[in-house]
Amino acid sequence: MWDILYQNIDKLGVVLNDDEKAILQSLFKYRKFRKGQYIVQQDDVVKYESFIISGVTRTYTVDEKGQEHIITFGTDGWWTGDLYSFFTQKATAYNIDCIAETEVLQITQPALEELCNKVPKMNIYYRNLYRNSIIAFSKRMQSTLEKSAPERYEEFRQNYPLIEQRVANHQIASFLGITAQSLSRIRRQAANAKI
Amino acid sequence: MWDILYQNIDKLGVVLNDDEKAILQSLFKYRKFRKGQYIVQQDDVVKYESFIISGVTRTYTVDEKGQEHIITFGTDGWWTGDLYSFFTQKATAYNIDCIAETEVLQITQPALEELCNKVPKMNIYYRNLYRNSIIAFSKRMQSTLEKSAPERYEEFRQNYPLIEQRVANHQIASFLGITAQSLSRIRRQAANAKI
DNA sequence: CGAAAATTTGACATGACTCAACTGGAGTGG
DNA sequence: CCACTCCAGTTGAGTCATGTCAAATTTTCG
Repeated sequence: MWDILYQNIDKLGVVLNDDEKAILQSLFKYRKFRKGQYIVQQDDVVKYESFIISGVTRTYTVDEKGQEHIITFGTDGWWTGDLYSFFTQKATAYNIDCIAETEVLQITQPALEELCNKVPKMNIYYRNLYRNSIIAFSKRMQSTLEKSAPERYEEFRQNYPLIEQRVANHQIASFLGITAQSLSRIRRQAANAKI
Repeated sequence: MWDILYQNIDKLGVVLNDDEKAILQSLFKYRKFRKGQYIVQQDDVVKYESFIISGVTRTYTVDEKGQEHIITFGTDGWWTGDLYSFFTQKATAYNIDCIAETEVLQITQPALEELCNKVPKMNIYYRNLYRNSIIAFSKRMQSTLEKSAPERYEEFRQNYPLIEQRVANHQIASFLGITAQSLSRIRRQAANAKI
């Protein structure tokens, strides 16, 4: 259970000894969600950041017309939550729910601060983690600005094959910022082009 | 010259004493760019992250058709650069140039690591800085997904009045992901609506 | 002043949306 | 086991927002 988190920390250049691992483990809480359950609901104050051990999540907003817009997915080895609400303790605009059964390790804001105080190199982990997230957002912004919907769909399939397999097409459409109907037509085009 | 950087560090919850300030100042390099000069050019390896003391920058890509797409602007008290290229030492896909005369404080990757080693609380500064950047990208992603072009334009004006005043309309259009012609029509509509 | 760039405008094309209907599969209860 | 419902996915027709191309106008700046 903890291995996947340690691997993630390790991959970002931070190595923990046993004492440090013990501190870390005392500050996270394991939780399992069934398919459809919410990790975060709109208008709540977000209490935890969640490291996903296994499963699939979606982070989305609901606009005035009731349309859902998926800001990001999450899966094994990723973090999910809302940093804004988590750090400011203000209400969140996001919903996060589970597309499949999902196991997470959760940490509260005070626990995170305690962790970073007691194990200062965790600051480096978070610095690197956030840096990678910025890089990913920046690339995504670039492709929304310069690519057509069919290109963005193809790119999504390349970049997130695991997620593509596990979520419904209308959710992919929502992530790409198009309607389910449009995605269906794009898929037909792509299929025809290959024959 | 250093005050604006210290204010920024302070605002993110990190207070430096004089010794620490001395270390920091020894690791940054001041540089001034004239309007039109490049801070970063496509295909280079990015050597510095730049803290903007004053001025305006744009970070953009150029697609196969020669169209420019502005990923982000920068101005007084913001950072600019490309974290991907800076940390991986691979070629960047971005161009960053100056829309007005711009003064920056630059730091190399080794200097940044040295700074974080010698002044560990700078890790907290960067963690918080990056966190805020993620929050901003996330909000921007949300509005590209759920808002119309006129709404996004209005939001841009609300959120970045200083930038709106200092950059050309076709650059704002590029940032919003629409053409200069479309923005012109949107502005006319908005002006008519107010009369 | 004069050239270059930015902005605006018009006419037309097109990609994506909306609304509505239909298909097909998964799950449910009689 | 079948009929039924529910939901995702697909398809069609019409509409709308935005893009494209081209030209006119205004602004900027050497």
